[in-house]
Amino acid sequence: MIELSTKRKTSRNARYHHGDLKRTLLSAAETELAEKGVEAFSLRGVAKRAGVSHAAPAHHFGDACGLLTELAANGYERFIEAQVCRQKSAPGDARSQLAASGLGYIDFATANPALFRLMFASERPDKSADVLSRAANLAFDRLVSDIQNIKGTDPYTDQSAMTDVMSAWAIAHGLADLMIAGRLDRATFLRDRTPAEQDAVFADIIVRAIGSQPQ
Amino acid sequence: MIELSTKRKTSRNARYHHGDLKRTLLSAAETELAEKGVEAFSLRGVAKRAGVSHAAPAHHFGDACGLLTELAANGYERFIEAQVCRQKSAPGDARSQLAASGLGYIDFATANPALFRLMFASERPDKSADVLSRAANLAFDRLVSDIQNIKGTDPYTDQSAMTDVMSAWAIAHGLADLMIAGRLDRATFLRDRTPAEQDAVFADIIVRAIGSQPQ
DNA sequence: TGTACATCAGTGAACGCGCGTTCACTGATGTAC
DNA sequence: TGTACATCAGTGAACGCGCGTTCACTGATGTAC
Repeated sequence: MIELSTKRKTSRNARYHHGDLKRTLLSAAETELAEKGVEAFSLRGVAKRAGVSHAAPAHHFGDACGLLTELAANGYERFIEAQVCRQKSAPGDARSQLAASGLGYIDFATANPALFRLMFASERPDKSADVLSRAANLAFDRLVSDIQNIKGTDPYTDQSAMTDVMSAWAIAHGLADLMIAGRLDRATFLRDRTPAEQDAVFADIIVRAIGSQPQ
Repeated sequence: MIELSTKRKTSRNARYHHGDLKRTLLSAAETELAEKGVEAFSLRGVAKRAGVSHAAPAHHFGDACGLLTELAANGYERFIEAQVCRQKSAPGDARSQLAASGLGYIDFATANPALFRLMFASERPDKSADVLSRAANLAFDRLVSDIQNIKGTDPYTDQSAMTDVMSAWAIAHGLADLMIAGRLDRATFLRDRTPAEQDAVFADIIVRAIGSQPQ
């Protein structure tokens, strides 16, 4: 009875027709993913977590691939947000901005390891889906633009600048992936440092990955 | 009948007692892994592929975790071999040797993407198992030694050198992981280049990730 | 304002599937004597 | 050389489980009149 009245108070939609089930399912799916990992992710688990019949997700997403695709696309938005967030509180020069972007990349991965792996290493989402490929391209374009601001040339026409794009991407990605694999902190004394010191090490590594030619 | 006599000819052990089933299972498991991916890997699939009862693998590995752990450990051996192979045909100076090691890292990943992911990104193998952690540490020690040859100091006592270790590892790992995710070739014109040109780009990126101080 | 009806979100029972695990077994091998 | 026996690798039937999918259904909503 208490539960019922609470439901009524907190949400007029908590009835037979949920009203906001799609968003609820996405949120439940993210928790499911974080707790079980991509390998053990299941639609039934998501439905259970959302407190809904196991057949309900099909109405909104068709199958697990559809759900995971939207989840990954949504992940890219927050992936970019994490980078923007770091950039806002960093110095305005082009190199500091690139380093900040890389730190945001690592922030996102360590905060959402399973989601990060879903976005970059899983076969389950449909990478050719518009929502997903568009979101992923947006993130890539930001990197290209960061490099252009450092080099002063367009990576799409300057091969040397595109090499810098690859280098910056690979270094941020490598640090992020090794971090969530638990490899860096154990072997490299990284865990003996404060978060600020860690950031400084990462920023140093990121910046040096870019050729040292002045703008 | 033909099959039977063939069996007799090709292997005296192809009888009730297989004789070499453990090795056969490992080989079948690798194929299974490569074709199905870590997510869909199953013991029954391996047994079927090896032409053996589905309960047989338990005799040798206990469960899927045991099999995958040995598979990963075996993977590290070949991972190191791929790096040694590149180093043998590279110039002897310390920087070229490091670059060669990185190229071997990428070679292995692109040749065995699922196995690489099993080794670096899966929760299924038992990372605390002796065979596995020892094999992984061996690979790490090789990298540490490569850096020591460049810097002239021991990374375990010189923080700046350990930063180089992290940097070199991250760049090779990032390139490798992005390659097998199919990200680099599409976006960065890498596929327009010959394999030798790709190697040159990668080697350039790897070497520049190391601080430029002379030995 | 009220009634009828189409639409659609969500239900829950049922299905078949592949999985890991168990267990009594069978057949080959090696060793003792 | 031959026999008896312990050991162990591999079998195959059986089990319970969670999964995705299907489908007839129910209950709420919105709209036409």
